[in-house]
Amino acid sequence: MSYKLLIVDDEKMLTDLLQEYLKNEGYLVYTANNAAEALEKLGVNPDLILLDINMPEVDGYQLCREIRSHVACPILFLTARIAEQDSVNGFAVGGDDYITKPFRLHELTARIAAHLRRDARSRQSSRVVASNHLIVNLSERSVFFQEQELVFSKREFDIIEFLMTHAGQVFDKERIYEGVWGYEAEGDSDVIKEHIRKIRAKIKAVTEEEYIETVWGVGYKWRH
Amino acid sequence: MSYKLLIVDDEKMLTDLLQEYLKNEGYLVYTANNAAEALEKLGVNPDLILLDINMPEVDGYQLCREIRSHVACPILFLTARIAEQDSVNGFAVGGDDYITKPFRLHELTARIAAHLRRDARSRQSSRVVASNHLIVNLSERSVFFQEQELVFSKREFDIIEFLMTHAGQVFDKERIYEGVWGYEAEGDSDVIKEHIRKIRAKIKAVTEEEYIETVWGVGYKWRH
DNA sequence: CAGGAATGTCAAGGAATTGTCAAAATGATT
DNA sequence: AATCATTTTGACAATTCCTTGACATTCCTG
Repeated sequence: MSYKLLIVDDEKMLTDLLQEYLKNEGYLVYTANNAAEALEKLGVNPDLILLDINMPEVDGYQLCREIRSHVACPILFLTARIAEQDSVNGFAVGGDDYITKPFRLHELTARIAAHLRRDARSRQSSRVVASNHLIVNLSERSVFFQEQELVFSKREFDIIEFLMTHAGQVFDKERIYEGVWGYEAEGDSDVIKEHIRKIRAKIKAVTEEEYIETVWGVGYKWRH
Repeated sequence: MSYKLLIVDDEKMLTDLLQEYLKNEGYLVYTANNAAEALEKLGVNPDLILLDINMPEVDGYQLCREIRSHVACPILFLTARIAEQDSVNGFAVGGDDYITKPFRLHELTARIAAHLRRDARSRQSSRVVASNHLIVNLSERSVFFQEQELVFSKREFDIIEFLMTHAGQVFDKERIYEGVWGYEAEGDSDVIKEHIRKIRAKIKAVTEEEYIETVWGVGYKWRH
């Protein structure tokens, strides 16, 4: 299934040209040369919209707001370079990106592709924590050291997350238990020792760097 | 009081647009379009920095390192779509997060807000005591003299914390024992002598300054 | 300025904490 | 139900640090 693009520009020559080109790139392309037509074509439910905001007789920003209220897809502005100091901000009315005319065709397609990819990659903002060379993606629950992924079990990851989001702070085992398990440890919280060992071992398999520091007689902390 | 943001990107149009938008969100926004300007604008002491690392004629990573050596605030990378793989390296030079262009504005603002929240929290939770050049972080249980960290054992640190938070006051050994151990000393509280010695030795290895003063016939106190 | 009491120094044994490992209990998947 | 991965447990080893006691030094007082 190919992506649907909607191009809105008053210059029919430009829309036709782009349509031709983008069709060859594998997109389904729809065009509109005025506001009314644009709103009408929203019916096809495009995946991305290219919008010229400097159209005569049309308030591009108003149109953008209007479009935005109907669809959630990325909107890419086409703007003339002269109109730089426009008082209204394209972003403020729901635009996602802008390209200044004149532009290279391959730049346009690169940006279109980037937006579509980004859009597909569910737009949940990924919370990422990093320390030194370890990159921890909290929403994907993944851990990378350079190119290599480290696999941790649930508890292991939870402990990493807990310590890492409070990097530098020292926690005794009871606090860690409470923070990760969600309730107080009944007997001794000796489990943590073992999990820490596993975590350290997995990290050590990849790098010599120490991330979890033992604070003797107190607890553990994540190096920052 | 509103947060101060510094946006660094070579595209003036982008910095202007973002400035406009983020101003409406209630931030104080400063912009810079090149490295020199960026370093200069650090003077305003921003709470968060948005940094494009793919600027022409500027080594973004070098700039980041440079910035990091001046300020401790969160640095959010903006990376171009093509150079996605590069973004990972950003963490190595002190970046805190990255957003690939193009991005959704609400994603950007969400991340900015998240970082500022996090920063505020961590700043709040770090209880720090300082005297002369010694900086003691009570939540990290770390002690620094200028750039150098001094490592203390649990009891040693506890004694430092006890004396330092009551700087100037004299305590006899029984009171110190009680305050640090949490219960009264059974026999003589001679242990303290030894701990004080160790503490002094570790500090002396780094500076000649005396921090713990002996009040003969009475006890000890922390100089203020 | 000598004597005694308080403090400083040092080395070493013992106490407490943490690291390690294997095996048992629990939970998940097919 | 059987298998597999994960979590927990407990015993032991390794490590760190706390404490002790003997001795040296300093300080105050007579």
